Amino acid sequence: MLKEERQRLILDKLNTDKKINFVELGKFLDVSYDSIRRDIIELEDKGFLKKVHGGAVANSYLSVLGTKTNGASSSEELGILSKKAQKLFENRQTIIMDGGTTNFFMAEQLAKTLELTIVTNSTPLAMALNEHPRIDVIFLGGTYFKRYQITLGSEVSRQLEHINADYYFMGVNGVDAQKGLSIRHYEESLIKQQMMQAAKKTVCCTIEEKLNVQEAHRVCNFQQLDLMITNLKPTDVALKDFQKQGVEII
Amino acid sequence: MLKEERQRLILDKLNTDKKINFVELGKFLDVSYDSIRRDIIELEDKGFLKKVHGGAVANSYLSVLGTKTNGASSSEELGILSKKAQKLFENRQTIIMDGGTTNFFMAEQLAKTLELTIVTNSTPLAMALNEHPRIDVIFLGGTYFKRYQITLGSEVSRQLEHINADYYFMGVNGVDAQKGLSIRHYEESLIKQQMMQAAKKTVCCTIEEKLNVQEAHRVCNFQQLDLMITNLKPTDVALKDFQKQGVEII
DNA sequence: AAGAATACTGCAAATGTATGCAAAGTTTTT
DNA sequence: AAAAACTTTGCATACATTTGCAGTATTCTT
Repeated sequence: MLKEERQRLILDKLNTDKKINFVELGKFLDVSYDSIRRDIIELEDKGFLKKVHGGAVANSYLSVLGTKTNGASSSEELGILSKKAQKLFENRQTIIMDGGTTNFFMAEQLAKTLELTIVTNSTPLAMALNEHPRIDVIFLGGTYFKRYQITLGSEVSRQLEHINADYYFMGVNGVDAQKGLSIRHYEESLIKQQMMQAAKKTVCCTIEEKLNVQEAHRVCNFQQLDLMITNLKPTDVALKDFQKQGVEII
Repeated sequence: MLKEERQRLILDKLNTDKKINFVELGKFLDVSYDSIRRDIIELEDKGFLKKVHGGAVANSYLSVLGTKTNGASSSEELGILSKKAQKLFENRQTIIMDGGTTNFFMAEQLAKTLELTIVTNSTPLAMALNEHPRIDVIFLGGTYFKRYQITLGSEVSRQLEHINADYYFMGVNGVDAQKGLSIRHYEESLIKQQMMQAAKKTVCCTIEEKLNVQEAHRVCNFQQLDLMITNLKPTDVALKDFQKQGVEII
């Protein structure tokens, strides 16, 4: 096995597991503990990860290569969700969409004939719209965060001040009826709050795995949403708590 | 077996396996280890792959843009050009790079250990830098032009006002000793002019096909360049007219 | 503080690399 | 068609990198 190949595998594994253990990894890749350790040191020098006692953890700048969907089941859920969302779009609308797999998937599924303006801070999303000739894209510039492949920071914020959109499609890590919509990255939560301000209505598209999940930074309360779209039927028992809040759910 | 034929087989194998081991391959193709190794060196110089200890791994450039590239010859030229350009980069520099295959290729080839800030308006370029943990990316937001996968317009312009870069690597469609550097898209030519203002030195990387080509919109005169990098030897007769202009050419 | 787990160091074996050289093969020139 | 010039190839050599191991030091856990 080539050293480079092994290091690639280490990074991949780190990407999915967020942390790795030398001994385990050595057995898994069938090389000595020392080789793994030396690889880790090398990768740390290059800045790909952080070495800790007993292993290594993902560096916040670590690239996310698996932008694609995370497995068949989740892709099916996205399909259902996306189909529901498509009904909202009408010609001449201006839509804010941020990063995340859900939004990316929805953008890809948009009808080729739709005439929209989409405002985004996500590079994969912008590129997904290359195939949609009638959709204008406004890209919000700023500091680029490789991990999420989005821009953030005051420059994004400043540009948002001049935007008046019809909808904001918010991607989140967790949706909880009591704890609200939340996300892992602090800066991102701030931008999301501003995106809400910049749109008449905020829509949250989320697959069932994210329901009742709470992450570190709250973007807003659940009631502040105008609409939630999930892959479940609106009457599904899993949505009971959410239905009580008076937010439209489809 | 012809060398060409063998190199084609090597590339094919690399395409499917993503990696190559010299010993295995030597047995497989029934040629000496050394021939394989020399082939790999040659292919690396042309930018087709990356040589590592004991073998070679796929160059991400080919896997990403693989089908889009304009033929093998052009990739070879880019490899030579890119190698020359790499000498300019030093830690802590701020570099403006706009769109185009040349810049994209160069960005991918940057050393993983380089500590740079790269300012760009090209989405593929920003994403190419995901793999460079020490490179900060500032993305210039604005109106997104799908055709070139870059942003343009007044918003980009406004953000550029606050940038002071060390180098600007300009991508162009045509370079002519008399008619200057030119490009097809009007708006883009304006942004390029501003990018020149925002950097101490402007560098133009161009393959020979673009020499003596004139496009609709002139960005600047040839003399305004600080450095031109081509795939040719500086002494090449095709560069005669350019050499007279007093611009450094490597 | 003791014991366990993990990390570091230096070393030797295995493997890989660079280079020069001569033979074989190709192309160009005469 | 022969000779000359150039390229490619395989091999031998010396040098460099990678790897696993053993011994020792350090850090973590209880």
